[in-house]
Amino acid sequence: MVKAADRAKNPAGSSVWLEQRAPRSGGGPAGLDRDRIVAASVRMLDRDGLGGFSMRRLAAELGVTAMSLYWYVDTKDDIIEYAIDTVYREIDLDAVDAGADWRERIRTLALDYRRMLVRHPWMSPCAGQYLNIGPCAIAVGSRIQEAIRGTGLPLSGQPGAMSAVFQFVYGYGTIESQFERRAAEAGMSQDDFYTGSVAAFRDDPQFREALEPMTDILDERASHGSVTDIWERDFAYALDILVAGIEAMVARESAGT
Amino acid sequence: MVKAADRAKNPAGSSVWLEQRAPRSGGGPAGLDRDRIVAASVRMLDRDGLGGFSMRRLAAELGVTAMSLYWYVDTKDDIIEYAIDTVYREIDLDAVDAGADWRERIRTLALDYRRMLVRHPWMSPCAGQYLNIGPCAIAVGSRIQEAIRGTGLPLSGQPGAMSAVFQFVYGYGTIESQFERRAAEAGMSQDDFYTGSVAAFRDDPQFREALEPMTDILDERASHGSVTDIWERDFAYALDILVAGIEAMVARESAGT
DNA sequence: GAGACTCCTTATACGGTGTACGAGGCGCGG
DNA sequence: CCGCGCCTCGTACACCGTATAAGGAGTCTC
Repeated sequence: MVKAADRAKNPAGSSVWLEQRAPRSGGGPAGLDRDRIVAASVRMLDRDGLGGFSMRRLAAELGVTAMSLYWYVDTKDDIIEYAIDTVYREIDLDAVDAGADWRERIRTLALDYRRMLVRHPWMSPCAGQYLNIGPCAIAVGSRIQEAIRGTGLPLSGQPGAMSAVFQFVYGYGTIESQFERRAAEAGMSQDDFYTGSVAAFRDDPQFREALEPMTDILDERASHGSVTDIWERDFAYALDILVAGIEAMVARESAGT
Repeated sequence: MVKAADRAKNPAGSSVWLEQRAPRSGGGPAGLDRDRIVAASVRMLDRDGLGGFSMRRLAAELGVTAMSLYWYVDTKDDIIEYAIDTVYREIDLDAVDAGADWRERIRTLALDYRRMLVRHPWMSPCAGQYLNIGPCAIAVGSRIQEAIRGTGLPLSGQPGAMSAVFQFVYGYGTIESQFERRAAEAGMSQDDFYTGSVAAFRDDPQFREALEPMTDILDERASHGSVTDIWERDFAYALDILVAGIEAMVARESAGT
């Protein structure tokens, strides 16, 4: 095993996935196991959030002391990297492959990716800080790249298109999951939380002015059903924009500009 | 002042910007001041990152003990929320207003927003976790909303368009700033760091397979100058896609679909 | 059966964190 | 001079990640 202190010496590629070691099997009395540890971590992260996730608490949940975990894992960050890669597996790549054309494949991927981020609100803050080069993350990345390749955009445009679509999904999933988390922490439904927040803002003189020019948008949204419906609708519309934009760029390129 | 423990009781809107208190002026011997604290925090966050930012270290830099800070501020999170709003001020809204049409205004806003995220790599991880309803953040938000309104999209589509553009910018700025941070931590130029990473991946049998189908893209990128140029180019292309997409949706709506 | 060796778990300890609490010191109005 | 507000500090608590070393259980060897 590698001491955490030594890991920092290789900052360029500090990641579990580089310098990989064979997992240690769970022959011990506690029946521990890297997979069991990671699975418990995901459960705990989902339940308690990133702030409520500590080595001691995780160990307690597994009926063991904190230091036992270090037999299977070098650092807490490694566990998080494993957890990240685990949840990437939730994206159903077979369903993506079944898509008829690049439009459908991109939509399926985007929706699945977004759902994954919302299911695991700790993901987006973490994902930004690690390399995300585990096998599952890479499999998803390859599929994204293939889908973009299918658009017919020139090579020089494909990275930009990939960013436009999937950085958007990342950002959207981040906002949505944080909203859901806040509502849950307040013990409210998303609808109650939303209408409560809007009302609170409207009453606060400090925010009334800023809110006023968007009254029409707020009204339109309020008349359009539940908050979760609105999340779906806005996301779908954004994807429509992106698909239309890619189509327009493809047309522009083939027009010889 | 409000004890940190009590703050948690209002999880719905836990933010400095709700329940606001007048800033305490710096009449004390240390010449302290909320503004001075926040300015020092931004400096420290830029230099040492989020992980290197602690109350004790911040206090030391101000020539004071940690507990002194709590006279001006309730919690560490409050400082971060103030810091976030401070850097939003770097987005030049006057330059946005000078834009000729919505295309230019959106482009200016997006570029400024991205630059701000890259200048302050701690921003993106933080921004996702707070409400960002400080005065400067709200001013930027209003300007974004105005710009989107200028596209001529129907009300129902404007939130989606706003997400498509600015969640993308957020995601892109996140990735870019993390890359820059990693390169800096490794003590390399971005170019050296990039080519080194690609080479390392190509040599590692575990990644060779995943990298192989994107050889053409990597070659195209390698032939296209420095990494920073590529960041610019991809970002610009993605913005082109978004603008083209919005135009297409406007045309589609006015065609009466 | 005794010893050694490997695998796993543990106890203890270090240096850090955010921050609650209470004791001061300093300047000012009475 | 006294008290009172403002501001700073010392101390302490609970918690964190993890380095280090010791301990226990099983198995293999002689």
